[in-house]
Amino acid sequence: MLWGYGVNMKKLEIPEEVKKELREKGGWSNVKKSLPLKEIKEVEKVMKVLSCDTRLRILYALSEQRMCVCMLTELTGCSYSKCSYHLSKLKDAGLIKATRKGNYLIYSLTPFGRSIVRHFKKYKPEVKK
Amino acid sequence: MLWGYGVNMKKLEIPEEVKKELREKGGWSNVKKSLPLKEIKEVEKVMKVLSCDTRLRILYALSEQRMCVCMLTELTGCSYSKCSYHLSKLKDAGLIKATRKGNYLIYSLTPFGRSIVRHFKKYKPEVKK
DNA sequence: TCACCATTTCAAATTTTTTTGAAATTATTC
DNA sequence: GAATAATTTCAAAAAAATTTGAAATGGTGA
Repeated sequence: MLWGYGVNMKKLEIPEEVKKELREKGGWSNVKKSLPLKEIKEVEKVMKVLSCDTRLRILYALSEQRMCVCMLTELTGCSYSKCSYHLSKLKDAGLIKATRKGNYLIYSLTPFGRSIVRHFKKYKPEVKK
Repeated sequence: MLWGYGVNMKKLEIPEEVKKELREKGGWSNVKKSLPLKEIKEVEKVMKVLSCDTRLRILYALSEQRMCVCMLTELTGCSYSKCSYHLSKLKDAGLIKATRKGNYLIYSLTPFGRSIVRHFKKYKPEVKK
């Protein structure tokens, strides 16, 4: 067996072209080891926060200008508590920050948040079916 | 009232600095209208697919080399059906594609998938708490 | 054609995320 | 220092995503 024993595996005869590529890459255990698991976890965290319509709308809006929560509730059609929930997610991920001005909390993008929106606007990924 | 009536709103007196910025941006309705809702929806779809550890591991793995499903089950520790579920999400988003080789389906990245992984590897976003 | 293998599909069970509304916080004004 | 405004927090309810295992599909070779 080429690469150890998998949970669900019987005998394997992987296509020659794939095996060849595998040899060139230094073998299965090498390929397996080179997965950057820690980096992947970090990426996952950020992607989770970005995978929500409401949060993206907030992010795009804040890329235009600073806003207090009442503006964001009006913009997104969300209740305060809902808005607040999403804001906390964005904040935890380091994408936005808030400063207090009297009774108002004014939210704005962090440099990290700004760089993300810039990417989106630049690349506009297209999804096909 | 500056900008219409929100669901939860009483009287508002937004901080002067924010109002000033708002005027410079052409007023509230202008800022509101300029949110690219369609683009945001597209971004959301892709982010949703990318916001999962298993799928990211598959994506990173495929950026190293083509793999059949049995390899991916071994790599991720997932059952076939679980793997298949995640593969279909990645495929629907246009990030990976499959070609059949006898009994085997060999998955690989699309150009779009490749460009995404390239970005991740380049920017390695950091999350702070 | 039959048995077998790699993989997908389906529906039910489980887990995770989001929504809701009421109550708590914090600052402000009188 | 009470009343009020903007916002957050909390716990329960609802919705969405994932996991599971059994059954289906489609290719292969005898």
